[in-house]
Amino acid sequence: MGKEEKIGITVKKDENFSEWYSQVCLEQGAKLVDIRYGVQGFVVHRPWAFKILRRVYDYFDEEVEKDGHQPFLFPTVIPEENLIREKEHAGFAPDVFWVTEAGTEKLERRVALRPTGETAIYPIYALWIRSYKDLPFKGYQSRITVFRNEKTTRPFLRGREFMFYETHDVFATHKEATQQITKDMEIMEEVVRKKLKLPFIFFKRPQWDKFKGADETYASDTLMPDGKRNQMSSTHDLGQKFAKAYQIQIQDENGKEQYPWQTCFGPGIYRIMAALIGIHGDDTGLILPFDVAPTQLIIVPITFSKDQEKTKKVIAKCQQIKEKIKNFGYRVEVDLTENSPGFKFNNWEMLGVPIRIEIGPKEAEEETLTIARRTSREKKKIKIAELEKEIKKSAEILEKEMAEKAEKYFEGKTKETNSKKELIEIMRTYRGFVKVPFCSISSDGEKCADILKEETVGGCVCGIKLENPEKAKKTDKCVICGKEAKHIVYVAKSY
RNA sequence: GGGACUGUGGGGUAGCUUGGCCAUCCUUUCGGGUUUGGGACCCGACGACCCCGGUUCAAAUCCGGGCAGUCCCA
Repeated sequence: MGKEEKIGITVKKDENFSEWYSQVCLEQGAKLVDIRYGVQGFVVHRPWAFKILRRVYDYFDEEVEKDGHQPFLFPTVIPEENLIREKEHAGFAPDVFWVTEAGTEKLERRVALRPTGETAIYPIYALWIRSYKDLPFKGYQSRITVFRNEKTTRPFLRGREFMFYETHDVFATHKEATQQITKDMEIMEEVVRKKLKLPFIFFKRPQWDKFKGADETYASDTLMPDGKRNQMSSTHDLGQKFAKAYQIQIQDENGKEQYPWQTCFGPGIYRIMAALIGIHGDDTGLILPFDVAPTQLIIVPITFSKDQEKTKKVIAKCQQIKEKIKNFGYRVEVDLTENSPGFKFNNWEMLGVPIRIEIGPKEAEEETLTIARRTSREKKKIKIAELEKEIKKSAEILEKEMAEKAEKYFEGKTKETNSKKELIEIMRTYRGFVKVPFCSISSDGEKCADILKEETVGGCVCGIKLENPEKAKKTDKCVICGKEAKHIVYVAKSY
């Protein structure tokens, strides 16, 4: 029995989330990444993780294209003069990786490995977009981005190279740009909440926490089990700032030169992956939504070497059922390795495969199967005749269970108060959202945010909800300065 | 950005304080036997002291630097 404790994940998710997260990602867990590559902040994405990531990409491609975006691919490198043409990008140039040599020779012009797309894309937009007839213009790309940010790294949460997804839209009016922000939120709802079963709140960020090159930033935040906020996407209302910096101009109906309005939307594929692991997983490992799982159903044969006849029968049956399920259109595998069934059960549970089917001598005789969901692990005997129906049902129940559990978890992580003392007290022991009345999310509120951060040891004002924001009552006073509260804001510690 | 810590076969570790003997144990992998309804067992084999330098008769162990990783706090 003592040995069992050493295999797989050795800590409970609720007791030590950091350690649990590491173990799930690494060798002793689901083998999602390999951190032994040897360059700081750069990790290897292993097949199981990469298959999941690709599926998330596919979902976004589908939704984003449905919304009229065209795919393109801009280069990995950016000329220095383009990068620094916009003030804020010039500001983070120190964190950019530069290519300065080729072979033994110095380059005449150093180029940056792209941190984000704006400075690569917008100079070309200036060439492509000339007339009001070219608008709206909606493009997107997915790319790897490198950036020397944090000194510590954490798979899917912090790193120097990450998978990036960005839309870059240009409109004739600010109103259309605003509508796009709502559209981006809907894309997040469709992909992240509906397909991945991950809860989040879409916020309007305070002025001091926006992307500095933007007029406004909107972001979707979820909470990790340690209570820290995880920003899963952002949409920037760029106003006309970049159009002016990169000379994107159009002629309107009257032949007059105008600056168009821009937005960009970036779902953080990495951050979403982190949420998928952290929020759905349990002490045994990952739990994947049915649609996302690289393998949706795993068939585990249970054989007995004493009886070769029966073994043959069981294996044949497994193959036959696999073909059947494949024809239903699902991704299914049979585990024919030499391991014991118990080992296989644990292994596939670690990987988060949603549905397991067990076939042993009993099933081989009876035209039945044993089926179990990853969520409840309850075993149920079903008739083969009803297999398709049962799979569909199990998948639906599983996804419903996952969604309900995640939403309930998320709701349980929001408290509210209108006193500073209580806020400090709550933040000391608890991590999650705390709703408080707050003076202002315009720049005049920044001082209060700084004080709040200091006194709560790291609490951030995440912003106000974009949809149905809670309205501050006339009598509500800012928790920090005591002046009239214009908003109810959400406060949380952050990754 | 600040602080603490760690680096020993593929993974997880013991040994390091107080330098010295064949570097411990579990697991993985490979070969063989046996077993299989919730991480089976037996026999055998492969496999490691992060890198560079220093101290010393002698370094996994002490010192310096580098590289990499973890945790806590901004």
